[in-house]
Amino acid sequence: MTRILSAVAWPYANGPRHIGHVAGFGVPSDVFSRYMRMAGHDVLMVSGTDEHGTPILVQAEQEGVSAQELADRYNRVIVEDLTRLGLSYDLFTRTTTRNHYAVVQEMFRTVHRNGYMVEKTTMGAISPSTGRTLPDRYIEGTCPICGYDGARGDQCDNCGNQLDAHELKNPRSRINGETPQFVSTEHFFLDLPALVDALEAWLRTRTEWRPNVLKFSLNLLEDVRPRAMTRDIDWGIPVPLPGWEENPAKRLYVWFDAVIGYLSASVEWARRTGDVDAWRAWWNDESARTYYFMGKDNITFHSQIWPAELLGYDGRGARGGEPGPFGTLNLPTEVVSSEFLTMEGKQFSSSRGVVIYVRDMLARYQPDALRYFIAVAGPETSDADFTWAEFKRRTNDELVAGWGNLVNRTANMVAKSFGGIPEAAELHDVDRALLAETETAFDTVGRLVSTHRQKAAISEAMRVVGEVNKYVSETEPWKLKGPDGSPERARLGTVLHTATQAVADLNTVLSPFLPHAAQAVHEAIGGSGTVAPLPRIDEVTDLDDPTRSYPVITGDYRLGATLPAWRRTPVVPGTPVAKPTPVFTKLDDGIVEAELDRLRAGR
RNA sequence: GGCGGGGUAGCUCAGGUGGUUAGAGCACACGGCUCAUAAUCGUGGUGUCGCGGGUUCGAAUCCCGCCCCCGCUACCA
Repeated sequence: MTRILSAVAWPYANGPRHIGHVAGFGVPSDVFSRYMRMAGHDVLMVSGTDEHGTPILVQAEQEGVSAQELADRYNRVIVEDLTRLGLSYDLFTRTTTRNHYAVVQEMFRTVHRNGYMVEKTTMGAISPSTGRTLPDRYIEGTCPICGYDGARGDQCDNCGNQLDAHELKNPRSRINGETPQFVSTEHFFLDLPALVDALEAWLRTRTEWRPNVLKFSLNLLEDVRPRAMTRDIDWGIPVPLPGWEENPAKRLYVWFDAVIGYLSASVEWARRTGDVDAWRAWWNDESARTYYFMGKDNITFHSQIWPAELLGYDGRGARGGEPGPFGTLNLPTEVVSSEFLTMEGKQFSSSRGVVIYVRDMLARYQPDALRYFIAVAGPETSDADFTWAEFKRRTNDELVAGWGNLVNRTANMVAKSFGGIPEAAELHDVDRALLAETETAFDTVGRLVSTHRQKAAISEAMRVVGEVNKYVSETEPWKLKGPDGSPERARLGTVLHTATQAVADLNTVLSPFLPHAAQAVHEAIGGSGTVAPLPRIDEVTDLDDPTRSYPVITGDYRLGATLPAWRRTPVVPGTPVAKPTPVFTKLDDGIVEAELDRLRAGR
């Protein structure tokens, strides 16, 4: 038994999330966590909504609501969507809790005390009307090199040169068109150069990462500079230092606090269980393993910024230092990054209407159909394309005709011939070979999931589904029509018993991928109890502010209680089996055109 | 420009550390079966493995150069 922290990227609460987001962090982390629990490990899976930063503030202003109101709205939308997808978080919280504020401020204080947070004065753009930092990306103007008028503050898209925002001619804000003001401003910078040796030493030990992630991360070390961890903004966590804390215009940078969410959510989880130090088993004990799941756009924050914050907190950089009250914190065991999902060949873009939101997808299709597509054809190690034609084909040919139909034909014959699971008489070679194959699937699929090769894992499971279909065709149970006591009748019982056991095995193997279907399949072959627990939404009160409440995702995923072990569970002869109803819904030919029309109409 | 990923059968893609006739699914054709959501099973592929060199007994797999596609390029998240 190993303690496993599944640290799942925090979705940004400025709108509903689309299927590309959940393909990157959602399904992979859930499959991994579900498998690890079944394999007997002690999993803590945490995440939440990321609610600070400029985009939320800007959007809130445009909508005429407060930043907190906007965040409240999308926090709830995201919580509902992720729950309906079946993502089995132990705690999915948010970054605007008092608990998170306290943990973030403690991290800052100790990193600062250890000398890794240095104060510097820089020139920055601010919006004259609001006094807020105007990030480079929000500034556009005329390129001083090529004269292109649509150049952004950090780079000209026309000539490709990198720019400084104050070099632009006729600079203007993309938010409201006003001319930005360039002023000197003081900020705290995370002293990455003082941590780079420790970062590199750590990264050099991370040999099991996906090669592209590791290479990218090592590459980042070649040009490290101090990075500002504060902003001129009034939406965010106050800087916990005298002279700063009271200043409403200075806040911690959203990414400084967002990654700390993994720790603060673990602490919140522990506090809610009643054992306030329970989180330490995953964070202070070096034998624990910590896995971070995200899309590739987040790699830099998880393989550099977050480890640097941890090293600074632990006092393990060039300036030394001592850990604070949280103790010495574990660095990531592995940063598991997905690539990007595209939509009909194009990058997802809410503003251009190239998008399908999780919410809309789940309104029309089964959650496991989406989970299946993401698992089998998602952006695991290279970009992958979602097309409606392929979604329909995968669903109909593989889920419905392959797995669903195997379950259905098996349960049907069992129900019709015996009304329940029959005893097996003497096994033939074909029977033994099949049972050996489905039992082996636990090892092969489990090994692939634990090494983050989920596409290969589910493909292998589906290959074995094909083997079972082949077995049923070859043994032709529908032709075995002898009366009770006859050899044919005994053989029929053996074949159907074997097929049912194979279905039960595969259902267990597939359950991390298809938790909703797993429960239905389990019941179709007469099972009772829970085999694939689903998350629930609890309305909770903020632990440190009784006036405030919010929804969290949590659940009961205890091995042996709601979850079967990752191995064969023998089917029990005599268990009643009724005529089944299909588990998966076959998709109509028309859905492809209908969805493409919706896409063209900008939904 | 820099960095990263990719270019393999009509389509979508597998092919850790080089090695028997380069694979899977889909589509297509023919045949079998009829328990099953017209589901399933079997049979059928002479592919310049982007292009040109090189290393090697041997390369889709390693090295060099080139072409094309995509993403990232950090004080946006």
